[in-house]
Amino acid sequence: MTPKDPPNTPKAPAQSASISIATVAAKAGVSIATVSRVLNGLSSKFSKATQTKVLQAVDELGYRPTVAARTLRSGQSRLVALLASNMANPSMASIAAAAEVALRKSGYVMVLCDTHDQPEQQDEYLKEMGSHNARAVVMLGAVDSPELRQLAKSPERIVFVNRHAPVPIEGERFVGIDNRQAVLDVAQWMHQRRQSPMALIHGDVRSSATRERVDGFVAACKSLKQALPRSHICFTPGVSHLDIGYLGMKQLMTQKTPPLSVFCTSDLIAYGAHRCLHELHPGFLPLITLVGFDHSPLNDWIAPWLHGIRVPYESYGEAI
Amino acid sequence: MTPKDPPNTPKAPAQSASISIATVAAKAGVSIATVSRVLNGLSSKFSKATQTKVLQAVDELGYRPTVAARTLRSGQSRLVALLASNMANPSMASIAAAAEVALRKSGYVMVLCDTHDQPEQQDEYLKEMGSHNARAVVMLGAVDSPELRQLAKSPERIVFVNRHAPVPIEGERFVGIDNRQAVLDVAQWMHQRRQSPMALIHGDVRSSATRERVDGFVAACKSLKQALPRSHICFTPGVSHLDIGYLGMKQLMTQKTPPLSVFCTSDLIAYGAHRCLHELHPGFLPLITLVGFDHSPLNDWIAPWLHGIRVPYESYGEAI
DNA sequence: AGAAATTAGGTAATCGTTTTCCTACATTCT
DNA sequence: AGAATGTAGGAAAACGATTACCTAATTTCT
Repeated sequence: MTPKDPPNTPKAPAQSASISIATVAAKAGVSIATVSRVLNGLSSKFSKATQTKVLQAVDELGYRPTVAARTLRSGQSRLVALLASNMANPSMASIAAAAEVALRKSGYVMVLCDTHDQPEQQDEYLKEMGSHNARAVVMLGAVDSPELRQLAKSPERIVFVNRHAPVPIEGERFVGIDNRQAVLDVAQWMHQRRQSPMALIHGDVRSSATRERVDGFVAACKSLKQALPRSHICFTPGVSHLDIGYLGMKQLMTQKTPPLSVFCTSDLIAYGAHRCLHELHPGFLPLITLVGFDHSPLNDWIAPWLHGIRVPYESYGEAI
Repeated sequence: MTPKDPPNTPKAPAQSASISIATVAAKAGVSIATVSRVLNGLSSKFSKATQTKVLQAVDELGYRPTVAARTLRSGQSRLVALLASNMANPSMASIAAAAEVALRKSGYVMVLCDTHDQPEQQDEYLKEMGSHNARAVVMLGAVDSPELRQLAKSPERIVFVNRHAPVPIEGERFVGIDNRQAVLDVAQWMHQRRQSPMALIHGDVRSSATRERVDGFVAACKSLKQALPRSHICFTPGVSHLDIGYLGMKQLMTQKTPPLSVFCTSDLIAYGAHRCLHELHPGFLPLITLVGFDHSPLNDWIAPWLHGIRVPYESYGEAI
């Protein structure tokens, strides 16, 4: 028995032994080429009858193609990388979740990487994804880096979300909202409520999204003839958004005319500002209107005090 | 020139043309086997001199091995999948982030998948990861499913985090805290503050973590002779944790003796409970102590009212 | 000094697919 | 009827690494 098993009866289960396309071919009584063609839907290359035979063999054996082999041969994988600048930010998490669902629906597998907004990390990941033959890269908050410039030469494989590419790219794929329009709405809303003086706390302007929001807000105030003195525009470099909010608010409260409404360029900044008031000036809490930007679903639950722009992150997935 | 290029001078950059191990071998003047050995550190198989030559060629060419080929041949990839039950939960996100950093440090690549706590999704991902030859799978909140049982046969490739395996697995790898001890602490702390009556809002007990917390808390109350009537234990099936908290709190407030301290088996539940009080019974807000479980870093910023167990998720990464 | 063991590195098989040829056969056109 | 065109499917060459096997040359042992 052992020395010579007949090639026709495939000994049934075989179970844990690796079942390759050859196993399927043998079982269906066709060549491996045919199996491959059926599986890839190369139509008018096989008859209905063989198709049935093959498919039946496939699911009787529980066969699943080996991704590595496919990738090696075809040079294309179904991996899509999502490089996020900061996963601690719930709104990033919610974009990531939406993207994941959408990509999955299109048959892709998403790999999530946190670059912590650092060029080195970003490069590391970009290289890694290169050697994985990633189909595309979604940059959720890109920073400038050598590899990115390199990759920028094939713009159809990068999508920028929220933040534009840090280097000019022709044919850039971008998904995001119209920041200028949004902040104009914010400014008008705040202006109407007549809660002057107004203030602005913003993040690092190297991010295109932040820059658009800041510039847009300042411009809107000017056109509305709404005062927004330089001393009421805060930014603390080098710390997290939460800290930026906290420190910014703290600084604002030392002004002789503390603001009654504050626009923060992100929700996290608004969280920070809120904590500052909560801890240092609880009396002001009900008086000051905080406006954020992003509006993750969690806000309704934990930050009902926060007003803000709702960014339709859920819809990003599709677009990507 | 074109018809016949001399095999020794490799025409310099070659740039975008795919540089394989053969290119490196040619440039270094050795065989591809040697290159492979140097790259994999198969020591005492090559001399210091060749090593230098090879490494130099490698980084002059900017060569990076093709993952697919390596995986195909060796049957092992550096992919580790993290299947999370709900990425909308900030504490899951923070575990994921920690795991990612730790895995990356060990040279692995983490793929993040959201199962939404559904067996079908989980199976889908498990299969996918199987055909990717994933090195291991980290189950962050596993549910029972056919594929999981299948995979359970090689327990060294699964790690369960927070929630134990839904099926008994011998040699189970588990990372998590001692829920019973933690809830005992909670119960004692609440008991000492004498804020009776106490109440409990919990999630689905099919999760082992929840079950341990509920049972532990009830047992602790009993041993402390602290009243915890059945009517003060709430659970609403089939909705999100946020809703569970909201609805649970709403129900508790209809009791003739509303609770003064409430233990919620997760932070999200506590968020929900808080929103309920905020919207429906703002007067009670300062009177009722809410205790949560998880304590994501964001809590300090947006939910300072919340007491709770801090779970050292940052340290999970290492353990995994 | 000759045998044995170690070191350095080359050759070629292999992993599981996809895909390019190529060969029959069946159909349609002139 | 013979030529042209499809249609169905097989054989075998890639893809880019790893690794078992082998061969010289050197070193060590007796």
